[in-house]
Amino acid sequence: MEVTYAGDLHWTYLESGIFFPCVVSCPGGGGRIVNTSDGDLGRERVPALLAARDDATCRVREVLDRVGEKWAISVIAELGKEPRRFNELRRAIPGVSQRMLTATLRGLERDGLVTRAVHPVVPPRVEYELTPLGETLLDTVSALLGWALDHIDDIDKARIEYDAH
Amino acid sequence: MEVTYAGDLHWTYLESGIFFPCVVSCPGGGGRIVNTSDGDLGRERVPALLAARDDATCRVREVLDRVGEKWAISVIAELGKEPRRFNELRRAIPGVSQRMLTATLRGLERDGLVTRAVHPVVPPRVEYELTPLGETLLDTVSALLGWALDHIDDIDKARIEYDAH
DNA sequence: CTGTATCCCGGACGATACTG
DNA sequence: CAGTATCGTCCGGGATACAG
Repeated sequence: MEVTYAGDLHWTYLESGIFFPCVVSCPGGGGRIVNTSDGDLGRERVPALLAARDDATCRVREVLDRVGEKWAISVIAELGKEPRRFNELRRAIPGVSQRMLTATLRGLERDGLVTRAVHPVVPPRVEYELTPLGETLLDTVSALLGWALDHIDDIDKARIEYDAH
Repeated sequence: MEVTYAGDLHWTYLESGIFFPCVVSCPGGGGRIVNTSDGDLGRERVPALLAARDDATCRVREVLDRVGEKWAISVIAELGKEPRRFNELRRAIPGVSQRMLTATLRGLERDGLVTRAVHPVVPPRVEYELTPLGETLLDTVSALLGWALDHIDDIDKARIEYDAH
C-alpha cells in the first residue's frame, strides 16, 4: 500500500524508528490516500466573515468578547425589560458583584449600548437604559439564547455520551 | 425639598457628615424623588430567559461560554465551509496554537457540534466536520456576526465619543 | 445609594518540548 | 501528521475596604 500526500509536508524522524511519511501495514485495512487538494468549493455558509482575516474580522471579536463577558448579557436582558437603577440591577442579577456590575455597565455605555443618567439629588439616583443600538443587540442575542434553550438537551446528551467514552 | 425612597434602604453615616437619606440643596434644582416601586410592567423582550434564573438559564451560560471561547467561532466557521483536517484548520486560523486548537475541537466534539473521524493510516489522518447540530449553531452565530459587522462603525463612533469625555 | 481602590486567586492561554 | 505534557504568564473577576 502506498501513501501519497498533498500540501506542505514536513518529514520527521521519530525515536520509535518511524519515518514519516512511510508505508506501514494498516490495521483498519484502510485504503489509499490520494491527493486531497481541497479546491475552494466550500459551502459558503459564513459570508467571508472569518474566512478573510481582515480588519473587520478582528473587530468582530470585540463584539463576541463583549457578549462573552460574564454579566453583559444578563444586564442587557434586564435593561431590555425596563430601565433600571444600579442597585435594582444588582438585586435583579444574583451573583454579580458591585465591581463587575460597574465595569460591565461602563463597557456597555462606552460601546453605545446603554445610557447612564445621573440625577443630581441626594442620595444619588442613576438610571441605566438600553439605547436603540442596544435593543437591536438584545434582539440578536435573544436569538442565540433561544438556540441555546432549544438545544441544551441535545448538548447534554452529547456530553453524557462523550464522557462515557 | 423632601426625598422619599422605595425599596430596602440601608442607612449610612458618612465621615463627611452626610447622613443618607437626607435633605440637601440640589445643584441641578432636581425635583422630588417619589416611590419608584417598579411594578412588573416590563417590555417582555426577553422571553423569560434571564428573567427567571432557573436551571435552564444557568445552562444557557455554558453555550455563551462556548461561543465566547477565543477560537470556537473561527473553528466552526472554517468547518462550516467544508470538513477539514487538523493542520488544515491550524493553517486556516492564524494565531491559534496547537494546544488551543486541540482543546477547542475536543470541547466542540464533546458538545456534539463537531465529529472527529480518525482514519487508521500512516501518517494519521483526522478529519473534523460539523454535525447537523453544529450547523444550526453556525447559522445562529452568523446572525450575531452579521449584527457585529453592521454595527461596528456605530460602536467605534460611540467609543471615540466616550473616550473623548 | 453609587460608586472607587486594592489585593489576590484560579483559570485561560501561549510557548516549548516531546511522542506514536 | 496529530497530538500530549509541562510550565509560565496574564487577566477576569471575587472579596473587602473606603468615599462622596
